[in-house]
Amino acid sequence: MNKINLTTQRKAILDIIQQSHDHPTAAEVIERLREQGRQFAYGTVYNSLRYLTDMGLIRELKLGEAASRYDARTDEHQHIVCRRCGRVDEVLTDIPAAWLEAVARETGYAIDRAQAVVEGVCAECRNSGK
Amino acid sequence: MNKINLTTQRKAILDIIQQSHDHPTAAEVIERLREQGRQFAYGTVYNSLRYLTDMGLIRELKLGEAASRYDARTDEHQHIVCRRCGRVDEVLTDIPAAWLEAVARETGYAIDRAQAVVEGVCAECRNSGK
DNA sequence: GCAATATTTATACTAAATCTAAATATAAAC
DNA sequence: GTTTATATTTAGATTTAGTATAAATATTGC
Repeated sequence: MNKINLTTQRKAILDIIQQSHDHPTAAEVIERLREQGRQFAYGTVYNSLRYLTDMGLIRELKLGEAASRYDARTDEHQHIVCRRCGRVDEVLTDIPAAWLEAVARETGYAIDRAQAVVEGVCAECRNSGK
Repeated sequence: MNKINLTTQRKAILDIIQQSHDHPTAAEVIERLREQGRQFAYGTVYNSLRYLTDMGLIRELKLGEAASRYDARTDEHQHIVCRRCGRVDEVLTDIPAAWLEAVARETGYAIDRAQAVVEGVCAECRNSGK
């Protein structure tokens, strides 16, 4: 059951996200589709992004910007955003379990997961702009 | 220099946020002002929230919901959101510095700060709904 | 009090995303 | 292999959160 139904549109959108390494927004997905000569209805892109997210094929990132970004990496990991150029990179070092346990003790919550957005300046920006 | 100019409107909005312990959104601030019999222009509330944030009197929280929330606690701390009822609580246990150092090594970024949103189920929801 | 500056107000506008209903496409039943 | 049922796509309207603009009002410095 729960078979994944990858229509032409959904497959094209999934491909874009899997081939991009900069966590594109919905608007950027539409732009890249157009570069490939494809064009789907606005709503179809949003529907597909939600479908792919629900099916666990991609992840929706809410990093505090106006628009959500999408990531082909679906394993638990965090993100770091450059304050200067806005680029978003993966953070694969896990948040310490001991911290989550301390938070559970402090708050009385049963914790499912933690989403961290680290802010800083990327190596490239530091070298160029000073 | 940089004197803080607290107009009637800004003071009223600051008071609301300082008296609320549930991190209200702009819409909720407007609602609570109306309950007090006050009503400011829509844009004034947004301008004031930005002014108060810029002045460091409140903090803007972007927790992945559509709307920003505002917090009278301006010291560095994190937040935890209940998946069931949506309440937002403070997390005062600091993110381990060692993790941030590991992230800096991994990514090559100079890190300014980290914002974490922990998700779980609050004690109240666990006891009631099961 | 009067000019200069800052703030508020009402309104228009923008961006991101969702909703709706009709049109298509796909799958299931016979 | 049509017919029926279900799922998906489409175009366009709608919603939500927030910003921009320009006139009106308030505040400050002389």
